[in-house]
Amino acid sequence: MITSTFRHLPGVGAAFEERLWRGGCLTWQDAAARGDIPCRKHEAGTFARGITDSHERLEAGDAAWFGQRLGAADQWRLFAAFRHQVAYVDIETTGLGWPESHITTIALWDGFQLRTYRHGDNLETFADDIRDYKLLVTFNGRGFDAPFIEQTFRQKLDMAHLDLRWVLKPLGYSGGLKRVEQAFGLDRGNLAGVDGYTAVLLWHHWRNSGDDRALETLLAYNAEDVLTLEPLAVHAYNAHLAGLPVLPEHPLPQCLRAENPFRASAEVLRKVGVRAV
DNA sequence: GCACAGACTGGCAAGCCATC
DNA sequence: GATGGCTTGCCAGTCTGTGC
Repeated sequence: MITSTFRHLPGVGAAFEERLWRGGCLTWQDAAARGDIPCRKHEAGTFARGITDSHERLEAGDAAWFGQRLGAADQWRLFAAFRHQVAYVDIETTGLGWPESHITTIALWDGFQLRTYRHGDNLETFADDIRDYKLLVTFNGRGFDAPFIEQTFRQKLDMAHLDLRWVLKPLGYSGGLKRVEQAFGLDRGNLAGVDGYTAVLLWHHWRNSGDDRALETLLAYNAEDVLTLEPLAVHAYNAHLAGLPVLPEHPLPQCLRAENPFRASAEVLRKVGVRAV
């Protein structure tokens, strides 16, 4: 899809891009081969340079370059091209505000390996690990997770960022992550009814009681969030693709949520006030 | 419960293009 | 050449709704 995208070029909006596609100009290669791109004269040079730059940046694996030039709702276009270098990330914290709150746990899923990070243990290693990825996938991460991470580690997350909240919204999926999951029929098992505030309670319960089941339940919740992001991203990609006036490439195969290696304790959840659903 | 990032909206300017 | 319609980009103000 990325080589059929023109929206990241200066002077190209939705209407112009659609005109290009309908005119048979489906890829950068088509655009480079044709001399009759119907763009404004003063932008013809810019457009041609943009096509050349796009080829070079894609070859260099520079997802950030495309990410900076695409709007939040169009970041899905990067997904297939950079799927092998995706980090699905979610954080839990002790509250909403900075700096009175801090990160308690982070979960990172890359499609193969699930890693978790804990305050007071290995949290700092996240800052190094995340550098290995070119595309960050979150839910509402543009407004919450990314700024929190950047402030905590004093490190800019300069990779492309696919925030599923804004990518799913135009498809009719609004609301929080849990509501979106329900719309997709994804079942959370005994983690249903657990929300971010429960994660705060689980952290404090573990710190105060030393009950390791509380920590594992928190990690189970944190892991569940990131494992869900992958099938949601695949669905969002395919749905956006299907909504295009032309279909420049095949949809991605369906993706199932990977198995969560952590187990939530029903007893601990009862103790922190979560009622079984 | 609330902060805040990002979306949304409307208005405006500028350029292109077809028509007269 | 003048005009009007269309498109894009930019800006500012407002609104939305999610995170924990």
